[in-house]
Parts: sequence; C-alpha cells; structure tokens
Amino acid sequence: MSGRKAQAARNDELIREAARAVFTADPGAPISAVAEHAGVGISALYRRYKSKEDLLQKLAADGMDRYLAEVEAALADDAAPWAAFAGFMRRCLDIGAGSLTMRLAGSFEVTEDMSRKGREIHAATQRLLDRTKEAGALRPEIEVGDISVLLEHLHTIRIGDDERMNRLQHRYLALMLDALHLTGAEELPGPAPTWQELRGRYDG
Amino acid sequence: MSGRKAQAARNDELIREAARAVFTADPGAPISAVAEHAGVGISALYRRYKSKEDLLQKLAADGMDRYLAEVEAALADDAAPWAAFAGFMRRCLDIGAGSLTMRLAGSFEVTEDMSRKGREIHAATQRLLDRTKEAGALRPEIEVGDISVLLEHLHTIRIGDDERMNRLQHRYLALMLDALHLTGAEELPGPAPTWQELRGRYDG
DNA sequence: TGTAGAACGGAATTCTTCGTTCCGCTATGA
DNA sequence: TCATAGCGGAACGAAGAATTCCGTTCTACA
Repeated sequence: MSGRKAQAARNDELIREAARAVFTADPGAPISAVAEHAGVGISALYRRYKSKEDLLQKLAADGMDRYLAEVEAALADDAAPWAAFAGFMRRCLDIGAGSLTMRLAGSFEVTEDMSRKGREIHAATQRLLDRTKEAGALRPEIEVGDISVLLEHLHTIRIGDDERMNRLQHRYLALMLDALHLTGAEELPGPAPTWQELRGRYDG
Repeated sequence: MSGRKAQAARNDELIREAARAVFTADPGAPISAVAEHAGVGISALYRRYKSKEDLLQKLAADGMDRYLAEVEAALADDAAPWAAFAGFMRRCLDIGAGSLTMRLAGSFEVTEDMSRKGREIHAATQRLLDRTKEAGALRPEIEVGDISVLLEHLHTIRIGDDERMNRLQHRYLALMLDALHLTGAEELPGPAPTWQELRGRYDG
C-alpha cells in the first residue's frame, strides 16, 4: 500500500483530523488554518469538500456519529452505572465529541438527517442519565441539556499545548463529576437548559 | 439634570455597560456591535475613546479594579469563610469580573500599571483561598489559576437572553461550588494552571 | 522510457468584514 | 437667532478570508 492513492487516503484522514482540531479550538478559524495544521495545501482540501460549509457539515455529522457511538457504548456497559457514565464523559472529552456540532451551530445549514440524528442523540443520552439516576449515582436534577453544556464548555478550555490542555480539561471534568455524583446536595438554581434553547442557536 | 450634558453622561455609562456585555460575550466583536447594543451611533463611541484598542484597555483595567474590589470585600468579611468565598464567586459572575481581562488578552498592549494590578490580584486571591482552606472549607488542591479558569469559562455560557443566561451560569457555578467544597474527595488529575500559563496568553 | 492525468502547493482573485473618518442634522444655551 | 457640542450613520480603505487557477510532481501503465 503505497503511491499516490495511499498518500491521498492518508490525507483524507489528516485533513479530517486537522479540521476537527482546528474548529474545536476556534469555530471561526479560516480554512487555510486547517490546511496548514494538516500539513497540506489548500487545494487538497477543496478537492475533497465543495466549500467550507460542506466541510463543516460533514464534520458536524461525523461528530454526532462519534458521540452517539459513545453513548451507546456506555449503555451497553451495564455493570457499574456510575463508572460507565464517568467513563463516557471522559471519553467524550478525549475525542472531542458532544461539542463540535454545537459550537459550529449557525455556520451551516442543518439537514433533515442531522435533525433526526439530534433526536436520537437526545433520546440515547436521556436513557443513559435515567439509568445512572436509577442507580442512585447521579443528581436527579441533571438533564440532557446539562451534559451538552458541560461538554461544550470543557472543550473551550485552551491553555498550553494539546497535551497540557487535555490534562486541564480532565482536571475540571473530575471536579464536575464529583459534583454530579453528589446525590444528597442542595438543589441547583435555575432549570436545566431545554432542547429548544440549545437548538435555538442553530437558527440564530 | 437634563439637556445635552445629561444625555452625554448617560451615554458614558450606556457605552461602558454595552462594551462590557458585548466583549464578554465575544472578545472579537466589532465595535459597531457595541454601538448597536448601547443604542447609540458609532461616533458617540469615537468621541469617548481614541480607538478600539483604547476602549479595550480601559475596559480591562476597569475589570481588574472590579475584581480586586470583590476579593477585598470577601477578605473583609471574616465571619464565615466558606460563605464569603461562595458569595465572592457569585458576585464575580454577576458583575462579569475575573474574566474580561483574560478573554481580551492579546488584543491590546499591556501597560506596566496593569501588570502591577495583575500581581495584586493574584496575591489577594491567594490570601482568600488560603483562608478558606485553613477553615477546612475548600479543597487544598485548588489554586488561583483554577479560579481564573473557572470564572472565565462560566462567563462563556451563553444561552437565551441575559436573564436566562445569568441563571444558567449560576446553575453551573453552584455545581462547581459543591465540588470545590468537597474537601475529602479524591485528588484531581493534572496540576492547576500556573500564573505563567495564564499570562502566556497575553504575549500571543 | 514516454505520457496521461490524478493530486497537490500555493499565488492570484474576489468578496466580506471591520476600524476609522467624514458629513450633515439636531437640540441646547447664550 | 446662531454657534456648536454631540450625534447617527454612510463612506472609505485596509485586512483577511473563501475560492479559483495554474504550473509541478509523481504514479501507473503502455
């Protein structure tokens, strides 16, 4: 497996990876930054995606798939509810799932397919939360919208190089997990964000 | 108190307030957004500030003053360490203190005066944390850098209108406070962000 | 070995956005 | 009545970004 075909296949991956990294860091980044980060020229990008919007759409759809896969993996692990949930959150942090789509909101047209996937994601996450709550391991007031918001904002922590950044994100996730695990604590102020509120940002 | 002078004085305040809100929401916002949010024209802005950089500098300096005032108020309240600390965090959230300066980092030249204030802020926050830890009310691993990062990121939660946003920010602050108050919990991963790391972002 | 063409790097082009300036207009207060 | 401070917003120019274009390189196959 070598030659131009292999190089191209490798570039496919390189570009997707770079796009994920760059747009997670800065949703408004120029497309040239993606090319640079991937170590390729701009035309390598335009050969694969019709436009920036096209790239963002595919990236967002991909992010939703990754996230859904994680939720389902967590649901499949029915031994220790809390451990499964905590592991799910940590994995989401590492693979950048659960935030990209949201942060990109507004910069591309939402397809019917994505709306459908969004509903699936919501339902699956709901199941995961319910199960964890039933095991008495999660604050009952926590809702799906909370998870979105938390993941999204953990991803916005950007200090130092990639490795340092990841460690810091895990530091604050650990803090949040401690708080989420506290079932006997005082009630939280304000209702959780609703599905409408989160989706509202797509249309704005 | 009416007439042109009064109108101008009112605009002074309107513009400062709008600038704070707009740049807290988006540090890269155009200056026209500030004018619009304040309900004034662009020239009302340029009559008061020489340039965008000038406005940002004054805003950042003002933000540092507000923050320092809050820390000192918390230190002055020496009855209940934890309540003082929690109240301090909540007030910072409401007045937008502790994050603006950081988020604006890199978009203007840092004056010697600001550096000095930065050191004061660090020292005062350190005292507040130490005191709260000594009372056994705060995780010992929490450092000044953590507070900066937490406040900064709580401010980036932007959903719904201003009032709704504020409630949600308080919801997640409450969660974080529960975690910070947990003195017996497992150790956090990764060291806290250092002063250098945070300041590093000024130099770009 | 010669050659068609896929894949690419990056300069050139075009479009957008933003900071700043400029030009009347209005209301105040002498 | 008039000079003018204060203002709204269009106009201008620079910076930056998306997209296109062209010359080059490398592969595969004759």
